[in-house]
Amino acid sequence: MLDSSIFDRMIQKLSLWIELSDEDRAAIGALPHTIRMLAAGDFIVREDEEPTHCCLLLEGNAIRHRASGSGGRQIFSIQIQGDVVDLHNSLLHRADHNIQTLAAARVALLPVGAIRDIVAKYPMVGQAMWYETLVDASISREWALNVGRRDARERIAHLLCELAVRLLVAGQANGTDFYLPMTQEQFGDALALSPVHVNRTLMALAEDDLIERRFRSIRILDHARLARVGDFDVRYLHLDRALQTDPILSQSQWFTARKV
Amino acid sequence: MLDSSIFDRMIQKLSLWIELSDEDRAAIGALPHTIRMLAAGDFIVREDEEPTHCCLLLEGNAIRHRASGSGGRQIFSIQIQGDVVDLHNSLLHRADHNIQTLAAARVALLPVGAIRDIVAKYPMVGQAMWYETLVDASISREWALNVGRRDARERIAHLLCELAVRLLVAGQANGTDFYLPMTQEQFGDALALSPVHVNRTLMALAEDDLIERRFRSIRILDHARLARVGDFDVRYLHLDRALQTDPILSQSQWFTARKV
DNA sequence: CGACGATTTGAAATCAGTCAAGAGCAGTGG
DNA sequence: CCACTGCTCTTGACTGATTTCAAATCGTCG
Repeated sequence: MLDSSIFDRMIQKLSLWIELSDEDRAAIGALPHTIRMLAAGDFIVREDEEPTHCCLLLEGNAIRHRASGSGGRQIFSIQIQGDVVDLHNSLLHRADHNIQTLAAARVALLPVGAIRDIVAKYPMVGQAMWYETLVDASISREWALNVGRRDARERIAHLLCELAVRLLVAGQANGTDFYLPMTQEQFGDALALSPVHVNRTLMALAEDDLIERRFRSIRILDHARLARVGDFDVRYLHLDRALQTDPILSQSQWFTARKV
Repeated sequence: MLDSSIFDRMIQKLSLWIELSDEDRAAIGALPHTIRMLAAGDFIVREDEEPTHCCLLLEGNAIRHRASGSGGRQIFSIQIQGDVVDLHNSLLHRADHNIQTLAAARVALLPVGAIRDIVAKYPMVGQAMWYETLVDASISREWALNVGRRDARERIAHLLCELAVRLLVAGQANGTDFYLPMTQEQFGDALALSPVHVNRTLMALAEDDLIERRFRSIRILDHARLARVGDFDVRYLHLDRALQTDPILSQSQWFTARKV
């Protein structure tokens, strides 16, 4: 029964983008896979490798990142439960970035060939996966904008909003409180800020009663104001369909205001 | 005869990623389309619109960009001849960024429905298009790294390398000399630098004999050194297949050194 | 020729980075 | 049960790359 639910989150995630038929769902549920436990910091895929498997994140978090020649590191996205973590790399034959767990994680490894097969036989599944990679690209663009054109305060506020919303959508948080197993240094690598400055800015946000911090847990105190500070506009997450189909979601603080 | 060649560049571009059969090519060639001339600065797609057409850039250049709330603008990519410019937006139903011409351009507009049809009927065409969007996402990630983790000098050098290589691959330049109808302000928006600093840095690169400038034409004087300065590693462009099939390309200065 | 936008140059202001040291909090092993 | 060790987080002082503001020059086009 554990086995039957392994793909539930993946189906749920793909269903955000497109309506999947029972056959589509069954096909996903029947994907060959290997479950594996990973320790914190394990690499799921390394840059320049030819991936043989595509990885579904069942539990835990992962980051996608790449290092610059001068030693800097840029994190491109933070993956959460239910994310199909390296569709990109699998389909491109050669990984152009690293994927690494943040903490202990449980993953399902899907052979790349099986992905190609299901895409060929079940066009809607293929479309959903394509959509998934497109949304991922949209997030990358937003991060480029974040890092390029927002100051430290805006950047951090923006990232916190994104995480809160994505965790909410994934059914793992209530949109207000969440915990992230990331050091401030890793935060800095995602935002292109020094760890020291991340620290100061987080404290400033708390000082301004926008958030509350306890260890690595964050509580958002004022959703609307944090979104304003972070110049956060959910549209880039392309959740339109999710909002139509999920009544709970559409009632969250993030979407009721509708001042977008 | 003009008509028959309209899709040549698109076919050439998609063939970079995957082998297309004659049928696939014929199907692309038979896509319904409207040719349109655009003036400099015209919007091809506006953020938040629902695109009805997908745009193939026949002549001229375009930029994809989005503004932040505080007035800054981030350019996500510079599109060149032959690029299918808004697959993303067309498939996502709602545009999450703007696409705008840099100079006068000639484009072919393809109805979104026709794209969906060809993808459904010709899986290899669909794969090639998917691949195209994946490479595009890879470029977005590289730009995030560029903007986040490289200093002004590195950033500019990196962008110049990317443009030289992409124009070479598109058969529009020799990999050394090229012309770009961009102001330094637009350069700055792509690199998240102020126009003033773009200017100073370009002059410094010329001063160091890495490039030569005349108006908006650039000549690269030392490919290897510029790549080193810009921390430029072509792999993110995923040109492996192109290098195997195109002997001219593989002999260019960018690929012979092979110090990657 | 005149005018407007783009580029160039200079000087001052600033956000964020670096360096360095101390404090807090595990987990380890004696 | 309590040092000890090793991270992360926090804080302060200094530094520096880049921005901003402002003015001059250049180039192109009507």
